[in-house]
Amino acid sequence: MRTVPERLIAAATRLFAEKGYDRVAVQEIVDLAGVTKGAMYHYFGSKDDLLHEIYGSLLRVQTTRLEEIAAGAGPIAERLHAAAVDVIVTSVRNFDQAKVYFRSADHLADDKRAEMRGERRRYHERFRRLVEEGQADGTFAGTTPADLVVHFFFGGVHHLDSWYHPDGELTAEQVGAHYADLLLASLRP
Amino acid sequence: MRTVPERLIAAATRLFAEKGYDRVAVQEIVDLAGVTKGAMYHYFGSKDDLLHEIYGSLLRVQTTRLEEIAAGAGPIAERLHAAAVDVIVTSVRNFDQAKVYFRSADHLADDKRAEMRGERRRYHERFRRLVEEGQADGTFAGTTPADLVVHFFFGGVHHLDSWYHPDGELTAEQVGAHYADLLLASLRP
Amino acid sequence: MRTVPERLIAAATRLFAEKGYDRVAVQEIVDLAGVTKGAMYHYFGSKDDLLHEIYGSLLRVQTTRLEEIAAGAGPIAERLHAAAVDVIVTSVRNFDQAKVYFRSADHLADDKRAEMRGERRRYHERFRRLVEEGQADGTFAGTTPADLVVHFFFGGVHHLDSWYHPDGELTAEQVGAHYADLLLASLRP
Amino acid sequence: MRTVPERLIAAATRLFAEKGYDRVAVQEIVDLAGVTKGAMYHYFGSKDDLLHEIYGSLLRVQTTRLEEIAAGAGPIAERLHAAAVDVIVTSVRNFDQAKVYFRSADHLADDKRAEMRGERRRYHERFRRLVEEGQADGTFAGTTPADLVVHFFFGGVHHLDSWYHPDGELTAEQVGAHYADLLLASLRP
DNA sequence: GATGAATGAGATTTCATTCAT
DNA sequence: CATGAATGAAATCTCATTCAT
Repeated sequence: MRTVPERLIAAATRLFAEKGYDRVAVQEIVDLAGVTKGAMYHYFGSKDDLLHEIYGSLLRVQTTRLEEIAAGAGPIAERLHAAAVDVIVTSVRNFDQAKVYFRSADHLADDKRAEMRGERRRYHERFRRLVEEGQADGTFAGTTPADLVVHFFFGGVHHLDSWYHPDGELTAEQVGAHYADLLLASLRP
Repeated sequence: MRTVPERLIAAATRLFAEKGYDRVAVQEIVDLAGVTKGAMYHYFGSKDDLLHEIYGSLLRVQTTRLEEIAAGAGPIAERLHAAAVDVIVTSVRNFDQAKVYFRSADHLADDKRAEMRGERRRYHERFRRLVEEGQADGTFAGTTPADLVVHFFFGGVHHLDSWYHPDGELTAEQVGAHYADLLLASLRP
Repeated sequence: MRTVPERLIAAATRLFAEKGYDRVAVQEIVDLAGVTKGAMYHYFGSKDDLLHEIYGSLLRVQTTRLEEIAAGAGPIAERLHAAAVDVIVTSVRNFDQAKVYFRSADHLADDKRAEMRGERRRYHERFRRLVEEGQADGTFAGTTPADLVVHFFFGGVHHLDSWYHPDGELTAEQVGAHYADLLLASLRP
Repeated sequence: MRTVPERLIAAATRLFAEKGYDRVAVQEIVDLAGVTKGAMYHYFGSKDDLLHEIYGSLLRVQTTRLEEIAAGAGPIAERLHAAAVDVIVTSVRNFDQAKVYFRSADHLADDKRAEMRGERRRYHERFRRLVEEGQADGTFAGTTPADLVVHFFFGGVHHLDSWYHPDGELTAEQVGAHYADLLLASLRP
């Protein structure tokens, strides 16, 4: 069995994803983790801390992967496609974490929120530079500002949370491929 | 000055959009509306009722408009483009309502949630049939299932809530045009 | 259709009997009576007034009948028996009123409570004098103070509320006869 | 000083007996017990739980005692007499609990009410079998159904609540003896 | 390291009553 | 006569957090 903090994070992730941060009582989290409230406050300063922890971890993983993919060698269209697929696949593979990330952004207290926004913006910008790179060399149409394109695409990703079921017909890879295809298609000159 | 129920709806819309349903106290709503809690419970059965009211009104407007546009005379590409622009423009013109709609869907109590899901599904399906129509006659590529295309597009729309500011540089029409263009471009055969 | 005050009394009697005074909202009463709250406060000063009205009417009827029976001509044993049967039969024939009377005594506000206690005490005393009369002439055993006997008997009567069903097997007259028989039997010298 | 839950039960018993369940605010209970509302809800799930606890404890004691007395060796008349005295004496010795028990039965929420009714019915039936035993062997008259006799008698017991004062002239034993005598007398063949 | 009792502020909701129309 | 909107006080219950052990 995992350590107490790990069990707490797992329980909180599950519950936040299912019901949303504000609908989950600390008591529920510790019950599901099989510990007491005292234990939770021993490891985490607050309920908000738990959210912060969950919130950050997926984003950090995705940022790392995006940077690798973006820095790769292939043509820009391939790299953007790969990046698009990747963000969907990793989101679906960690769907509970992703749901928390998608929905609970502004539940963080002020200081942590600022930090998170920074990380999120950096991710967005790295992705945007891929689009801009393709627009600059004529691979992609420049009609739509790259910023908008990225917002549009990540809207699709975040929205997975409201219709996709990991055990439904479509695999993560299939959805990833379709969405990446749509993105690339929308950028054809 | 408007009637009490109208003032309550306006206050609730404002606050739910700003802080999210769970973070708004009934006391705040009635304070902003300038009435007492008793008055609120005279007109609305619960805080949830207020949400239901707000939630439904934008969706009903958009459904009506979608049906008109979809039933129009022009070529399918034009009708889809117009529908896409329209949903964004009306969402931005009623941005507070839209934010509530985008974010507070699952805060509704069970019975109302079922009803709302039905309405939302009908909207989604009407939109999907537009895509299918174009795919059937070869105007649009059939590579991606229409269902996915619609989810993808509405992800973009819902996501407006996390980056768009009505008094920023871009007008509602501009964003609407860009997003509709992206949608149409992504469907080119 | 009856007058508004009559309908209100009828509705209140029904509901107070069913759920108890404190569990009935004024709104429920006026709904059942088919009028509005304003109408109720037009005819009755308060919810308490309604109770007072119901409370008093059965007691007044029973007091009148007791006085007649007690003042009758027959032997004391017959008169006591008749009085005992009568209180049960009239209670069951007006079971809702009786339930309210049995259970809601101390829900009356102070001034009305004092008045009611007086009426109830007079009833109790008239009944007690019947017992004393029989004890004085040797018809009844004098072992138990008449006061206790009367309390004991009326306990049985009040308790009807917790087990008797007007449409069950036993008629009001049968229960009345059995209880009166028990009372008389318990007083045999 | 007793534990917090004990103090809460004591305070609730006192207040429910005095004013009736619906007239007592949780705030009053915790004030009298010298704790906060949070503490109360730490130990009891609801105000109803408190009632349930009080309600059950006297009944359990009386059931145990009734079973012992009923299973005793003496003649049936003696055992019934002893049982009758006992229920009165224990009710008066725990008068607050008894008052709550007598008056607040139907204030329990549905599930607990069913449970309580079961316990109460078992008690009633054990008592009834004593009467039936005496009727079967001719010790008691069989004129009145045992069921009615028991209802009648327990009416007297419950009614104590509306006239008896523990510090009045009559001791619990005296009332018990008188009532038991009346019961036995009423059953003479 | 961990417990769980206790806090205290605040949440939603109910309801008898009043009053302008 | 009667309405029904509005009040305001109070009700029950929740919950993140603290702290002595």
